[in-house]
Amino acid sequence: MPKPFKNLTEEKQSRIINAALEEFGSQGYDQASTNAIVKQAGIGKGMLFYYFNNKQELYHYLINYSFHKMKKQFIEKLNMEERDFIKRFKQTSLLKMEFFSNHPHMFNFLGTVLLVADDQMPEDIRRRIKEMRAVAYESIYKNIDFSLFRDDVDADKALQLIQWSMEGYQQNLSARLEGKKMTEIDLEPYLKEFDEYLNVLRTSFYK
Amino acid sequence: MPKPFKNLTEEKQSRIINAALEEFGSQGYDQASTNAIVKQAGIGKGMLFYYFNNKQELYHYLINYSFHKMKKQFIEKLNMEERDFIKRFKQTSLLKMEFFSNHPHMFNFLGTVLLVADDQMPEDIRRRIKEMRAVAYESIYKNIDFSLFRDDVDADKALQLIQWSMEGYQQNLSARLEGKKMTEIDLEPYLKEFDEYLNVLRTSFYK
DNA sequence: ATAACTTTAGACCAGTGTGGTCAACTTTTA
DNA sequence: TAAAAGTTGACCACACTGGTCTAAAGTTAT
Repeated sequence: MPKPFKNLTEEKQSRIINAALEEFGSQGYDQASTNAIVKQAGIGKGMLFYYFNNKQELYHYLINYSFHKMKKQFIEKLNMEERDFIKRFKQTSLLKMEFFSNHPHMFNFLGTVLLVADDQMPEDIRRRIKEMRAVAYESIYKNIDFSLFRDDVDADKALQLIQWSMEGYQQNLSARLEGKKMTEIDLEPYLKEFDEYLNVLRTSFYK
Repeated sequence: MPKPFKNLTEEKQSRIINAALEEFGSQGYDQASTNAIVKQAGIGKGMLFYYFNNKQELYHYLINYSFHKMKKQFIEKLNMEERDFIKRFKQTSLLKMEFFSNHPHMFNFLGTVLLVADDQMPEDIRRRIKEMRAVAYESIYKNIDFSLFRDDVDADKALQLIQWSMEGYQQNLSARLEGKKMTEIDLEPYLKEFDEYLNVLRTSFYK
């Protein structure tokens, strides 16, 4: 919709988008301050409402923009042929990490958007959110080979436990890495650690 | 500190305390509104600042009060003799559930307080928070019998995975029960489900 | 050179909500 | 009955909100 915005240099667009993603992501829609956004983006107050008519329009633009990026740089790269749940999970995790590394603010923003279900949103946005949730769900559960799990436990429960435990690990890792810049981290030891945990899970839950 | 407050009927004290716990717990210190608290508590604005001189004093009172309750109704009931990690975890979970059932707002409030580390707080409060964290840590890890774990996986990792997965389960359960009143829930099927998950973990991670 | 147009900044607006105060009133105590 | 304690909510100065608008600067076309 915003015509003048598209004519900006990429650098300026991205400054504004990133400032807005960060503010909405950390404060939520209501608490997010347009003043904070323009300050962070280094533009005058008037410009934001020149490019986007109001706060809500900016928010919806960010959702559509982020979904577009997520589709192209995350979802389309998923290989749903992998039927081993743990391998699939690892693959998804690495893609998520890559995405976070490239777009940390967007990653966080997307997390908050997919979490809340806001009845105030226009129908098309709500539909896209639901669609994204469905894709995320399928990326985890669809086409999994349950015969890999050991026979003396319920495979559905085992799968859930694996998922929960690795989400816990990822939260734990995020906390440990908090504040550090993604670019100046040597990922290798963390990837090794991640694999070790996955191997424990494989040893324990698989045949 | 607040002399007049202690002379109130228990019912009125608890109305105020619960209103404040709920507001601080859901909004955080800064966003919490004293107007919302007095409205929810059904008292005049003046009274809150008569009992407690300011917002911060009220907040600190709530921390001390909640820690006291937590110590008496949770920590002192822990049986640290149980050396089986899964049994110990189950015991802790049931105590937590009981505590939540009796003081839902306080439970939530305590969660937020123990999570954030605020440098603004006075030394004595900071010390008590650290102390609480240490106790919580020990209640999970101290005196655990690692020989119960299977030999072909790293016991520390297995323990972490169990903890993370069960935290995930508890979050999942919370989400499923959200909105429902604790009193009108038949807990029995959930306890059964909880046990089933614990048994899967036992089968998978123990010898 | 100039007129027409687009882009920019930020002072400004009305509105909302904040933590906290205080004079007036009621209730309890002595 | 008088002093003391308890209680209320209108009120205060302040901070900040999303959004507007004027006036200036930059760009383009003639």
